[in-house]
Amino acid sequence: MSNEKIPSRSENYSEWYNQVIQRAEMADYSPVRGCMVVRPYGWSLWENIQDNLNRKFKATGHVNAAFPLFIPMSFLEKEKEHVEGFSPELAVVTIGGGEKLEEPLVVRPTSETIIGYMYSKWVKSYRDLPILINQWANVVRWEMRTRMFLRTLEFYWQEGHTAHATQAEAEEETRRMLDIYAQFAIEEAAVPVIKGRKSASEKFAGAVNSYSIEAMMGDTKALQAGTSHFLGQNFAKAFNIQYLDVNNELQNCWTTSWGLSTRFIGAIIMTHGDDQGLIMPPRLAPIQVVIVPIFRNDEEKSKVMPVIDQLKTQLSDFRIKVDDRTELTPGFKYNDWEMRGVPLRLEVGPKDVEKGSVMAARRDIPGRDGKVILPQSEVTARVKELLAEIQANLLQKAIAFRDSHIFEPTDYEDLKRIVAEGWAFAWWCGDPACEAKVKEDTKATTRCIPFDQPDGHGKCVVCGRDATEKVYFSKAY
RNA sequence: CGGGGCGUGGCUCAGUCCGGCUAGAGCACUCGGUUCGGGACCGAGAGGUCGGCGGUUCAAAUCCGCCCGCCCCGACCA
Repeated sequence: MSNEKIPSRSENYSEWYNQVIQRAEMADYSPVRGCMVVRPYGWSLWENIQDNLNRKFKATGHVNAAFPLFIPMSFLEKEKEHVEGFSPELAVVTIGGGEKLEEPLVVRPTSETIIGYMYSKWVKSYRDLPILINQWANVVRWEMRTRMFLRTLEFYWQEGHTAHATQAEAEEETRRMLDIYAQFAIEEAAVPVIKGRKSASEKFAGAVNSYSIEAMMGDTKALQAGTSHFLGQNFAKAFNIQYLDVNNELQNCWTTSWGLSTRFIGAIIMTHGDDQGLIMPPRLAPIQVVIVPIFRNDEEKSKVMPVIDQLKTQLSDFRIKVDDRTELTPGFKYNDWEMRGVPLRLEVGPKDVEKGSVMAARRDIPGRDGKVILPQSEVTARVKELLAEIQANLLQKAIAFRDSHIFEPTDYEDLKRIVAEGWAFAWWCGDPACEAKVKEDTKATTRCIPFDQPDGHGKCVVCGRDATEKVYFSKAY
């Protein structure tokens, strides 16, 4: 806790981000460079994300399991693109129990290889397919530059790994999971996202095709909020994931993988946060309603607290917190909970006791404009409505912000200007050289080739050749 | 790994150039009192081997050497 102001987003966006996380007690720096400690408030948000996704995964036939943290180095080497993509960022264990290991063990950067190995043991017949497993795990990628939640050496995520008999079925699965991510982002987190395909240079190491949901942060940079990969038969061939089909012929499986990480917490912070701090989307908020009692002496306290207790009972369906800290003034508490992003605050003081009212303050509308007086008798229904309104409003605001920062460049010079302050939606011929030139000139990369495409065709914004697809160019996290 | 910056109570920093007296401030923390509807105030208190090791000196946070760590900027990335 601190009573000092944080830097505004316009002054210094990354400093705003760092301080909000610390002040809201989402996470703290660890003694190990590049790692983070997720504090209870941050973890609670993650648990809500987990619960939500787990429900969606299970509803589509997936089951959870757990695979080992350590992977034999030789496994990584079995898929050429995969090892090339990941080897620069591997953490490798070479000593165990004081003895040098015969074969180094990689701390998993992702689990396609070890899961592929297991699938090859488990899959014999087409009757064993599909196999639809998810795991919640921590993974390690040795990054050069780290940011809380966005890029740390160790992070938490879920990784789904599926194996199918046919290409069509695997491709369908890849798209189904991307849809689930998009639905989750939009409906639960109020984070608007664009679904699309990754360019060859941006796709997962070892995938045939990668798909992502892309979100725009408050500084207009893009953030890949979730990915789903169609792996073709690449891993099936590398790990002999084979089955006998109805004709008793040996076939390679088709596999997919898909993941969403604690990075998504960064997306929530940077999509909704304002200069007062975090704003949690009600459906995922660790605390949906905070109740601040107001009294000056024991007499007032004895009148106020029974009302608070009654509210607690009325609101038991919501995630609520009564801030009964005695050493702090109400004003301090308001600011404190605003920093933490609690969507709705209820204030109950002597005047409310008299009038049978409760003061409600919406986090998404700052100051007096966001305050409404509720009759105590209607609190349950009104809180429900207000939370729904806040959820909807956050999404609308985020969509409006994003759409007002997407531009269609008329030419290459225009594109250069645009990516300094937003996303450029432009025709692209598909040549990696054009993509590389944009990156070289502007640091912006292709984010995704959206599924939603305009009709017709145009000229590549870089080279002027014919182009049949439009792509988003943007700076990214 | 290249360029730049920084290491002093929990946090932000002053002091370092030009060595010297008891190592300071603000915030946070503890206790007491007054406060409490938008970041309260007064008083008392606790808390530091000045990143580490070595050197120079009567004397080192301050000068010298080596090492360690962190942050920012570049080459890689969910």
